Amino acid sequence: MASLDRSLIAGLSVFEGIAVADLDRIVGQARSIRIARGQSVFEQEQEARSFFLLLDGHVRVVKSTPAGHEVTVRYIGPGELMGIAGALGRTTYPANALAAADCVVLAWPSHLWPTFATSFPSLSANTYRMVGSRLQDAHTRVIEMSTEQVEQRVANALLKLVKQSGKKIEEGILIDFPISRQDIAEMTGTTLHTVSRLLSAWEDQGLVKSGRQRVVVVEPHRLVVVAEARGSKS
Amino acid sequence: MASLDRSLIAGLSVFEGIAVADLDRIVGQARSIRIARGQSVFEQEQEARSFFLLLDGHVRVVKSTPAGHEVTVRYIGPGELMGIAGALGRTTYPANALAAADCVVLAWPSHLWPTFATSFPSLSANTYRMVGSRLQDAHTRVIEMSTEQVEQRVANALLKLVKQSGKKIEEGILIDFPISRQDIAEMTGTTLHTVSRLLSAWEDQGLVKSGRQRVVVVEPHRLVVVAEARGSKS
DNA sequence: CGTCCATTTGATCAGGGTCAAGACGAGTGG
DNA sequence: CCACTCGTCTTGACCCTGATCAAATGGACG
Repeated sequence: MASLDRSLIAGLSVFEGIAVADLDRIVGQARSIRIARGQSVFEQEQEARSFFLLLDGHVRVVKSTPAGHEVTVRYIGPGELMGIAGALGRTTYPANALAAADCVVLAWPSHLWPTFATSFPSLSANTYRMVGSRLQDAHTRVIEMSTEQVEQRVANALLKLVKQSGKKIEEGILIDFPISRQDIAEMTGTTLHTVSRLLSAWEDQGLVKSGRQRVVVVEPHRLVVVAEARGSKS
Repeated sequence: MASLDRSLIAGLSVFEGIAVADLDRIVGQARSIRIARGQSVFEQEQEARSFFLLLDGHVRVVKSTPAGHEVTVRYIGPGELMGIAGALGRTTYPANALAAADCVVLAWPSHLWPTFATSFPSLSANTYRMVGSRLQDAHTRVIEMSTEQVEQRVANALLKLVKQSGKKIEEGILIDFPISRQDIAEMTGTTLHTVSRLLSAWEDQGLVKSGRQRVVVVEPHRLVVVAEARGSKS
């Protein structure tokens, strides 16, 4: 099993610049876990015992508000780290992580992070680069929410998902895990009703094809146009 | 001057756990800069030559969209780091930083960061803790934008500013730097008109007192109530 | 004193949330 | 194999929040 894992892992951007021997030492301390669709990887407010690397599947990171709303913070794809609360000086996880599809993850005890960070500077640098890009993403989200209409936000969300997890099929590009109207609504700060209406309209125009927990983008090009419209105001 | 700086700096949370001798070595490599109100500290897309510590004043961090909108990402107060693109693997600044009031900052060349990070692990840990809390803030912003009404968002924004930069005066708590309706609108994703109406309404109710680029929160307690209203939905 | 900018306030209107009802599809148990 | 049930999705009708348009007022500063 370890050998199989190692071959999968060697190419990941998190481990760029790390010597093979070191990689073995790192991976050797992880345990590999299978998580079924719908199960949680970790939960908000829970003590952050471990951090994770997603090897296969997709994870939805959700924050719940006291008022009972749920907001999807991001989707994690294969090769990404998650639950790295420890690296950011937190002792608890900031959100829930739900398996959107069956997943395989590697888990390390959180207390290993400080050692890893000092022993493997590249790992540390790669990780913080990833944190930086997540901070960027979050700010981009804020900007979108502040300046764009719902239609643009939903279009952008689909394009982001396509970029991150798109899989070419004959009809177009499939978002490669089950995703409902409700899920998309939680990513874009709207309601499932509005998402449904938009997808229906786009389907009529031939931009997308969608069904139960399934979205295929047929014409990404034209969807980009939709995503960029309206925002003019100069 | 160095001695003056050092006494100011010793207590800052960024430097917690750092030996005095080390502190000298760190601060010794910075140059101190004065920046007048309205001037920029660094600019979006610019090459990140330096990172900064704000000693005095307030800095508004703004992102501009291609469409010409401006969104205020955050306000930086005394004691906070900014422009730490390098620590996050970026080579350019992600936003504009404008002095909201006259400022004094320390600036280090970006290339010093890697050395600092390895030589002073506490500095690194403190910095990434701060990055973590900014990531949190950004996610909180997204959640607020997704689930709250404008009124709650503006109330929350004021409370945040009060917490961060509030100064007690006889009438209540003053937000201790010039801030316009437009600025508040850019923080909350609304228009200056709506902010003006809200402040007027709150002034009638005795919650706040405000004037030209000046806001005093008279009854924080009741403002908290406003901030938490509406969001019910079980 | 005049000009510029921040602010106020009114009137209008539409984007999209809410309420309501049904249709469709998938899995389950008989 | 079929009926049933539950969850997802669709679609219509209505209405409210807050953006937009428009204009006036009031300080601050040269």
